[in-house]
Amino acid sequence: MPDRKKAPPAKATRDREATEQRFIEAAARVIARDGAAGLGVNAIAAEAGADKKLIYRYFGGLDRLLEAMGANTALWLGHALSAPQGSYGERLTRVFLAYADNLRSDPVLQKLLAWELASSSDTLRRIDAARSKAMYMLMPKVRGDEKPPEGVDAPAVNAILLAALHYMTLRGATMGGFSGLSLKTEADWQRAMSAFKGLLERTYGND
Amino acid sequence: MPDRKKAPPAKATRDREATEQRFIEAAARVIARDGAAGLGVNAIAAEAGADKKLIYRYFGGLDRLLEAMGANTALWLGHALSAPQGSYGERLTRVFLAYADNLRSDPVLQKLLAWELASSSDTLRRIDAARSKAMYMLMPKVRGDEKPPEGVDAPAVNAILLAALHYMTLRGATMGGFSGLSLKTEADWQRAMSAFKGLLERTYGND
DNA sequence: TCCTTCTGTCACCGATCGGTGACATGTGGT
DNA sequence: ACCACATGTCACCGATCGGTGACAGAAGGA
Repeated sequence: MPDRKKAPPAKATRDREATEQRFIEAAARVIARDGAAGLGVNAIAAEAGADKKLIYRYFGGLDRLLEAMGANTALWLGHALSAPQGSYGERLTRVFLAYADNLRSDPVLQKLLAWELASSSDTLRRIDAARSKAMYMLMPKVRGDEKPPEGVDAPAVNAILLAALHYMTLRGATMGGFSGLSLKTEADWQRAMSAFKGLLERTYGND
Repeated sequence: MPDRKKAPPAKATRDREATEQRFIEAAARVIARDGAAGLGVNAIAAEAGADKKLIYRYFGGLDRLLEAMGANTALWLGHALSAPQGSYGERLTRVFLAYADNLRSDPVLQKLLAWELASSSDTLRRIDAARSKAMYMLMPKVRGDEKPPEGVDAPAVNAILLAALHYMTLRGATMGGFSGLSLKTEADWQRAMSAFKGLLERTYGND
């Protein structure tokens, strides 16, 4: 909100790479603030303090700009598994909780997830594919050489818990709760996380 | 060219109640088709085949129209518990699966849920409050006189599973899957539902 | 120096948005 | 008959949308 003046007609950085980066960061800020609604070349250009024409000239359109933005956001975690010790259930619980914290403090990712549930453009598909791939690369590390208990469809169960985490995070951010469960304070989230841990323990062993 | 047109402007039902109902049904159709995006007085009026002016005159605006529409959609299930027999886990599993089927075949409700995750208007809050209330009224019936196992935060666990169901339903409708789990065919959903059942059984007893 | 290319700026277009005033027409009361 | 009112129709407004053409200035090679 502070910066960007332009009284004289000629007075810009004249640096394409820097300008492109400004657009990318501006797009992320707009999404974080307003979500998918109200997302357009006019808003992004105003946020970047540059002219929308450059979006078309440099990126070829809004979609390609968003793709470039999504590519930058392709390394969410990676930290969560710094010490991959403990049993399968312990490792998975740890990475799950770390991911939950990360997601809850990342409004851009939240808006992106919400957008994926409302629309289905090719751009969104590509962004989601990149994220899924990163997730897939992570799984062997958490799995290690251990096998999940028999009779348990681990991919399905993990998808369920991840889906619940996504949904509750988004509901907490917008409605402040879900299904009678409040999701505002830190205590609320600790209660929810405790329930998640219980489900994980009951599924993968209570170690 | 003085004076032109104004010949036959007369041909309507001239029935306020019927027209209001046309608007409500048109709003539901627009939401089912296009979701929250592109939802406006122009689209609804065109879908209803009536003039948008009447939306303001009869409802007082778009928000009130959507509220009226949401009020009509306040009786999702109720059938699911026709035979409330079996243990707590069995009853809950039954109503859960019935709700899943219902949700998966109701595009309006899906778009409404997705909308709630992206925005947070007062109108959405009211609609959600009505739905939550209906859910609350249902719980005593499924709970009966039985108590959930100790050490289990039943409201939290149920919220988690419901959240997962919502999220996976929406992802199945838009992206066709989530977290590597395909959610397109009936077999895909049976696999997911089997995992849900497993979680319910491990939580509430495998009866 | 001149000329070309790239970066940035601005004005403008057509389409569409939400919202409203003016008006024609049907209906019912007296 | 007349009149008051409710219903429906249409044209129009200002704002905003995505998108583009025309132009000014800076950089760099010859």
